[in-house]
Amino acid sequence: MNSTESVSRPRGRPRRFDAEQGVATAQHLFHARGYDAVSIADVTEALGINPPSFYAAFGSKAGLYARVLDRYSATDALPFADLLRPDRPVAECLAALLEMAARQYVADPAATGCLVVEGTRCNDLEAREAARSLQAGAEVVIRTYIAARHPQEAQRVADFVGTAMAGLSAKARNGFEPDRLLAIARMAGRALMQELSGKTA
Amino acid sequence: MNSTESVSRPRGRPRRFDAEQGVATAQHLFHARGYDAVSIADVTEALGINPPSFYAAFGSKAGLYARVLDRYSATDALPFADLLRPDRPVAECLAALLEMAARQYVADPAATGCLVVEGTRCNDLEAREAARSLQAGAEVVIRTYIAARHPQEAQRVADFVGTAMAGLSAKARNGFEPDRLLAIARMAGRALMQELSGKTA
DNA sequence: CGCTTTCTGTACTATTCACTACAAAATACC
DNA sequence: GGTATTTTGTAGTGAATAGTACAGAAAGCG
Repeated sequence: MNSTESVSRPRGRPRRFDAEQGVATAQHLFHARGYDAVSIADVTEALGINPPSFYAAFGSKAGLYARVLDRYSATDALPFADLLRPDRPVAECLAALLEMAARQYVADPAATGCLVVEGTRCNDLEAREAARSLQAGAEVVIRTYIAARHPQEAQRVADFVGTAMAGLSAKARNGFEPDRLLAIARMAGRALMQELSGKTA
Repeated sequence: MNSTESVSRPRGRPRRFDAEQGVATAQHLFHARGYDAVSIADVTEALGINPPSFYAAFGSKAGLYARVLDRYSATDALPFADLLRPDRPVAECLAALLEMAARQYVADPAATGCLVVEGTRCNDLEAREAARSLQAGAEVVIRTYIAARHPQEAQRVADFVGTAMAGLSAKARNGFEPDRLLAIARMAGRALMQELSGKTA
């Protein structure tokens, strides 16, 4: 693939800023303050552009948020595929997922919690639905992974994992320290071990 | 006590509405939509009054919210004192607390989740601090209750309970059905039993 | 060069936000 | 009745919101 080289520039006046970098900057803003608390003026100021340039590039606030969510799932989301391994006990992998979530949710003190989980609770319908759709996809992945070896418990255990992640994200945003959050995640992990013990290795 | 009879009416023009009932109506609004999504105009319209009457009675939006939180803890909050019994196993009582939380968080489909937990994440500093203060008080009650018989595990287990409640509130607001939420709470309750087993009855 | 296309900056729109100035109304006290 | 006191309705305040109209600038294409 061509990494930075564009084959043929478009016709008109060139854009003064890089849209991808704008999405990255916006991601930090949304993650730090939440969707509702970020205004278009905040974004245009951070990008050093004016409103018309913003709307030409992203269409709307929700449109920008959709691109932010895409970027988040591509670069910052939890690596489900790596964590949920078929060659390891299900509970062990889910526990590792929760631990990694706890670590990631406080990795950047200026942008705590999960961008997607927090996005599902914003006050804008379009942005909320976009975040919920992404969250629903992740929960399907988790439930399907569990169901392969624990079909009976899949729904309940997947719900527990999703609720634990939501709770960890909330507590991360409430200012919990990394150690404290990790201890909670480990306790939830032990609950998973107990719940799925003795059925399949 | 005098229930509805006031001994001596104040001097000036009588108020056209009942402030206590206004707080109750506002509580429903805040619980249903969240603090940020409720405007003064929403409240004045719901109470059938005009802005000056509102500000004369409640001072500000955050002032009204403080009174709503007071009313919530007095009438709708979980009955910690009844649930956390000294004559029953700690884990059993905490599990009952989580089950009751799950039930209450979806009891009214138009006002899901916990008013306090959700309030800790709003975008207004004053309202957020008020909700956090109330939440902190509840978590002290829980930790103190655990510490009486399980001092070593008190902090970690209390954090787990608080995180579970935050997660349950989040999932309630995400539209989970009562049965599903209850199953999650029961699983968290089993985790508590496991964590506190064998130390004290 | 001249034309088309795209973006940019200036300056706006209309709406909503929390909150208030002010004078009239409605009561208690004398 | 007269006066003091408090609440009321009308009609605003200034600030912030998301989003735009428009004309000019900057590029590619012929």
